[in-house]
Amino acid sequence: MSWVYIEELKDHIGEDVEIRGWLYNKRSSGKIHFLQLRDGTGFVQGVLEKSKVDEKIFEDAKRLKLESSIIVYGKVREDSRAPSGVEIDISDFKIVQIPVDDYPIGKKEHGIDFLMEHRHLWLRSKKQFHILHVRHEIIKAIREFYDSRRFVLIDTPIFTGAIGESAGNLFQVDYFDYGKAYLTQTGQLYLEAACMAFGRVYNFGPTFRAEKSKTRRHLTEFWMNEAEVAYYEHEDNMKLQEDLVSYVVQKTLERAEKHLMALERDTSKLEKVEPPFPRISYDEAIKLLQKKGFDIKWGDDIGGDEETAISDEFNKPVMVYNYPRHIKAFYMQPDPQRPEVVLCDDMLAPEGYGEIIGASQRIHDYNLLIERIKENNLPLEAYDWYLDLRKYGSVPHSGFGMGLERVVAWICGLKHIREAIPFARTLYRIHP
RNA sequence: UCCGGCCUAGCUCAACCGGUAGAGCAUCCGGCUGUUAACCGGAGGGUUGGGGGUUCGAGUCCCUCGGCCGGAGCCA
Repeated sequence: MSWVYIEELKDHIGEDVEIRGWLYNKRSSGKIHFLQLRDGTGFVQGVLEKSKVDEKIFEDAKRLKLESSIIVYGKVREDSRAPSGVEIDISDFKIVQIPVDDYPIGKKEHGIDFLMEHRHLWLRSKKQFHILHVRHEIIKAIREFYDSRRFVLIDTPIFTGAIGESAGNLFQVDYFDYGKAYLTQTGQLYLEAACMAFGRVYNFGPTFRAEKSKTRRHLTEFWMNEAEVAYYEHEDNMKLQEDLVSYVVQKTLERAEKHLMALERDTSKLEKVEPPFPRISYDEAIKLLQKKGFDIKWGDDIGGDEETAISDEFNKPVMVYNYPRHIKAFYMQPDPQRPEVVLCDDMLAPEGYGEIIGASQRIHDYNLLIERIKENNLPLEAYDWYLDLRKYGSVPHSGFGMGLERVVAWICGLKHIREAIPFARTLYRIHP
């Protein structure tokens, strides 16, 4: 008898197989047990009939508790009554372990605090199984997209000196004799260095923000994909973003359809995500918001509710571009026609999922960059190597950062970002 | 940091104006040959988050501490 994974059972109909997994639910009557099995690749029901097996086997099944680890032997049978299309007629099974306590996660609903406290076990539940499979496909698609366009992966450091956009939300750690180091909040500056060496580059890794943000869209540790391309200007950059997001959504729809169905995601909304995406300027966005009754004027930043109001106007991600200079980061390139705005864009996901990408063309002029660093009261010394990039063969270049968990939450249709990552780190939770 | 809210059985929740703390699930025992969060009968299970106060009497009102949830600002 050969060991087979549940996802492969359809190719083994009529065969005797072995399944190594766990009991995630059990129903029984006096003469029949229904054992719900999972093995990490899927879920399947095993049927154990009293009349067809030894009395001892049938009696042993009564001892099984939820999340017992068991190896099951039986014949695969096609069954229209089963959601997966197949069932196993169990002939025998071997208990690997009976849980020493009752499994804490029950069949009825639980509160979020309880579930987050049991995240290490909650991962076994069906919804989490589907979400994290979708996440896996999304990550794969992101990497494929860059590979197909011959981008070079440049892993940027996680420990950094005091360099980044703003110092207020950095996590500090002790770093030997050097004193303080910080956990990265963006790899952008390093990617800017790399794009001058490799042309087209991207990174993908964890990012840390010590923001005291307590909302459904924030984590203190999240995964970000950033890209940076030499000789790319604003328009090239926006095109790249919509190509990336479309590719990721379409590939995920193709490969994770059953998971999205299981999550009851309305996939018709995702099917529409293809280039070109609607674009509106910051000026137009302000006018739109004023028309909708928001108390907002030119120069104000656009908050969460306002983002939702804008994205509600469209059935695809929308790119809001060219924000006022004073509400954006120091390194963004001013619009040559209108120096009060910068060449940047935020991509807002539909259905109120908020900002998934922040992007800009970067300043490539040495003197202008120095001016901006001073204007923002940032220490020039900290940017010595970054300024070097403008001294030696500087060219226009552009890039962006995409928040993975927000993309996962959007594609899966989750209410909260904390289920989009295996072990969420939030303001008040670092356990388990 | 600021503004709201919640904390009652292992879990999810109920308990009117302050008057003997209750249900479903889970657990244990029994029943059931096709169950899909299976169902049916029975049983056990509580210092109502900690501390203090008001009251004849507090799950309920007040103070305080703690934990958590939602949101704002900021961001991906």
